[in-house]
Amino acid sequence: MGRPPCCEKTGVKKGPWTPEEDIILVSYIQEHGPGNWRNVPSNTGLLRCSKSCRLRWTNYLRPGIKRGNFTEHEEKMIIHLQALLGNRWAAIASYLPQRTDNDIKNYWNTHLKKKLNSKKVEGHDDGIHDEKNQQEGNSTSSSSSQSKISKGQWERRLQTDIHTAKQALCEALSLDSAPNNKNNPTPEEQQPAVPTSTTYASSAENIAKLLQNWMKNSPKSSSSNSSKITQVSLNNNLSMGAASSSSPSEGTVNVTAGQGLDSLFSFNSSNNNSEVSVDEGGNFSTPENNNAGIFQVESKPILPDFKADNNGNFQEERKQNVDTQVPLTLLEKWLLDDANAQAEQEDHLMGIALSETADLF
DNA sequence: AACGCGAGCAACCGCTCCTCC
DNA sequence: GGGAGGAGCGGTTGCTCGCGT
Repeated sequence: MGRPPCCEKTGVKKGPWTPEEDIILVSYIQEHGPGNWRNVPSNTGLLRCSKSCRLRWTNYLRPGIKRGNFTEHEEKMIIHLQALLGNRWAAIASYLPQRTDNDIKNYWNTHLKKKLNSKKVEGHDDGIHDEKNQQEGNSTSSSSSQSKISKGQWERRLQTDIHTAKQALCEALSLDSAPNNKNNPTPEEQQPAVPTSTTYASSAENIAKLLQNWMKNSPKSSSSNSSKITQVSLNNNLSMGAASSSSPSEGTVNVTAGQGLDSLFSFNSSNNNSEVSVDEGGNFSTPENNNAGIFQVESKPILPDFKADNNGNFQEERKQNVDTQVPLTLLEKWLLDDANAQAEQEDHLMGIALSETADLF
């Protein structure tokens, strides 16, 4: 006997998500944790497919997501990891936990591909050329040049490619603040954008910005008499924003734009009346039971999922993606072991790899 | 001011793999 | 063990916005 279908095909809403939908989804996940996506639409009343809910959460609402411009450091990591892993965006994203696979994929397709192509045109195409042929499944485009390469040359080249890929991952791992990384990243690249832990505030910030934009564009925004306070009426009893927000039982969402919202995010669910406040430092507390703690997202290498119990305790759940987790872990071990044995050689080669990378920009 | 075009991005689609019954 | 459904992933689409003509 099979399971019921994840969602009805009829009556499913498509297209962009509204702030109301976002908040409903966030409040539900705060309460029940991510997962069980099949039940999300029915339990929340959202007219969305479970897939759509999951996507919205993972790509936009999930804690710790950084949006906006990619740093040069991130660009380099993406290029390196793409060369190493191919178009396995989820695997690449696991090394950039603040970026979603969708974001990285979009960035690659819109920015980096062009960058690399332009470099290729300029004649810096040795390694990149092959990478692109590989990633685009274009086995014939390099045939003319490959035909000139003898088997021995091809093998040497393959070895070089493998070594370069290893260098790339080594560098990527060392540049990044992975837990097992003991190298010292440059202060410039230790930007706050890549902390070892993140807080829910960033997610609240996402929603705050969203609501700000929405209210800015909404003709009803005239109801707000303060530039700093925005009120949105919702169907479910949900409050978000400053501690002085209006009664949650009135089904009102208060969003204090700017500092207020950045520093505090709380919600109040009608179901269990448990309020969770998350401050800037990732501390959360529930006034009801005085449960308090640090809400952290471990950054590497696999994205954690969270579950919240009724007491407001968030528990981390590892994704069980064997495909991404195991091979990368083995790769890391392999690289780290190998790195010790070849430390001197790698210093030299790392210089080459880095200078090649620098050429890309 | 109107139109066309391209870039960027959010979301959808379809496939594969895994889990559950 | 097999089938059905769930979850996740990568590719693609289509909408929006900015810029140039």
